[in-house]
Amino acid sequence: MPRLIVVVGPTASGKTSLAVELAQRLDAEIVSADSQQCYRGLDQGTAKPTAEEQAKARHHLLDVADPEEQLDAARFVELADAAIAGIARRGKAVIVAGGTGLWIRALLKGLVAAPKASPSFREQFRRDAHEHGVKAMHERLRSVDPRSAAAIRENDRVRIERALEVHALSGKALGELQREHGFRDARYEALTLRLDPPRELLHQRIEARTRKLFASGALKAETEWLLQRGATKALKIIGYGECAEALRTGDFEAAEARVNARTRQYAKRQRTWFAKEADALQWPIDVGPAFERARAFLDAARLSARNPG
RNA sequence: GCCCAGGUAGCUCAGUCGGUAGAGCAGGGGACUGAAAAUCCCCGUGUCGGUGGUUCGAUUCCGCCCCUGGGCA
Repeated sequence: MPRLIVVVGPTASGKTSLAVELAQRLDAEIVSADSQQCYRGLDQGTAKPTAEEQAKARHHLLDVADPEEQLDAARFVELADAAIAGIARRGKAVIVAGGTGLWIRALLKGLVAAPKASPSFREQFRRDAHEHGVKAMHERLRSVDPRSAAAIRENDRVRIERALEVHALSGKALGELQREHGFRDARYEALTLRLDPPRELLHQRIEARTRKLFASGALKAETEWLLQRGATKALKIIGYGECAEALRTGDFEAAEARVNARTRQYAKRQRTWFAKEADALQWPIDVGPAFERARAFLDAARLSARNPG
């Protein structure tokens, strides 16, 4: 079981630069755990590591799907497992870096054994929800999976849909599967390094990044490319939807303000998620101590491998 | 200068037939098991532009003043 160095934190907290720095010092390769950077063509809009950064350290799981495809948590785990195995075979260390909390949790602790998303089920669900209301769907869930119904808010259509989907496809209650699973898999041993810049600073960095996205025209170009391909799913990603709207209305100033706000809100959700995953690294980040901890963690694995029991 | 419409939460506004006010957005906190940059939950005191008057009581009615739009000169 390879040991992983995991770098987490909110967007714009400096995950990429820390990961690249550590990769160079540890002779490591980086596995991206980001639910948007995995798509081709979404580069600057998703703050994907630049060509320069990718030249400094080999990255995996970037550009592995087209924007109109759907890469989900389970598929991510499969791809990440394969990437990690390949890196280990090459005798390199593995750094996982990303901001998608669910994906990282799934990688480290596994997912419930349940069927994958079914487009036809979801289409039917959407019709039913539109006709009867989301609350009626929650009622329906209560009758087949009371445990999930108790855990899921009556307006949370995404989770209601998923729980009903699992029941429809497998006959099993997702709530029971989750209770049995409980994230107890421990698929990898991991040292989690968590970035958490002071809020003011993080907001400044977000603002600067957004400014650059609009000023450089990069966001506009990527958005136009998406619109040409009809990849509408990607328009819900922060930035692209707002830019598409601005292309219509001409109000790029409003779009930029909205993108800033949504990015801050997203960063807050990430902070909440990661806060319980690990203690934060002291800010400002000093790569030295982070490197020492990572080195020690990886060395401990070699020792225990040499002296089993 | 005159006429109209406004000045209420950080922003856009609703409202109080007189008993000191509430939505959306922003902001803050939280949840999260194949959509997760998604989805969802909780949190609303602010000289109701200023100043006089009427009133037991004015953000609400009346007068004057200031400011912002629009119109007429």
